[in-house]
Amino acid sequence: MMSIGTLSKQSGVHIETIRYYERAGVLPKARRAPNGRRIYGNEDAGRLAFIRHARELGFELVSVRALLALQEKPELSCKAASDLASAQLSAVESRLSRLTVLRDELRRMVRACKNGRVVDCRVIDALTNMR
Amino acid sequence: MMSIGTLSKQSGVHIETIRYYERAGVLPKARRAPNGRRIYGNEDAGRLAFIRHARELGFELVSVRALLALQEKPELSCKAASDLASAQLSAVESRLSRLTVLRDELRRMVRACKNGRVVDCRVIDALTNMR
DNA sequence: CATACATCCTGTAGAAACTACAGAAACAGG
DNA sequence: CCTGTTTCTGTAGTTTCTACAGGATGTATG
Repeated sequence: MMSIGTLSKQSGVHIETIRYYERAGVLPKARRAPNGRRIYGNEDAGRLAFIRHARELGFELVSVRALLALQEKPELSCKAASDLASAQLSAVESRLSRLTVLRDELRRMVRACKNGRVVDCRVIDALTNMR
Repeated sequence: MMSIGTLSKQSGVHIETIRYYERAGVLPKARRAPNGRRIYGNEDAGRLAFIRHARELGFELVSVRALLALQEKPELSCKAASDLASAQLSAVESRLSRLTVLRDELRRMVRACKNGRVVDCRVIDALTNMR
């Protein structure tokens, strides 16, 4: 059990953002102490961390909601859950392959420089013709 | 040489977004035809595609500018370029490892379902305690 | 226990990155 | 030439935060 300030410090997410996520419906309405202040538990902290990860990985809140639905709807049929997961999976795999290409190009540049060579950057070319 | 409409169709990026990128300084000021309309070449198309990839991979326009600077500043010293690349590289690697974890969890769910088993989703747990 | 300072509340306003539309000018086909 | 499409600039809306403002409540200290 913790205050919004503690959760904010622990997670590195601004207090305002936490309240915004509640308004936006990706965090559940927080329990309130008798004095009206929000109270959070560890599940909330986990959920919040997940939202931040997903956002940093380029998913918008709509997709975050879809991913969270997988977790929170045990009444979903196996097929429905799998369809949802599959859709997110292809988005993830596409990002993975493009990130890998980008990583390789950046690595190549850093390595070449270590060896004292000046090398021109091809990040654009590297990602051309990718989905 | 093509119009903004053609570039938009070819790239799948809205005309308004292309103009916005010019205003924001991630696309250079477009050459103009005598009648005032914008004209684009293939380098512009490549650069635009790169911006879209980077944005979808979770980089903000500030970082996109940093990545593009690598490409477009051959006067940068080897060390400066390598520092820039290194900074972006760690961001990329962090995203890569988290995406991999997320992919594995989604795969696990889809596979379990194929085998007829209902399985609960652990996307949140999977990403807990990751940078 | 009073005063001080931090923390929380709601609500509104601003920033970043788009997206949509309005009104005018230019172009292109029949 | 008339009609419909494209482009122009400019402004306003949307999403996802972020930053106050003004007020209530909590906590620590002399």
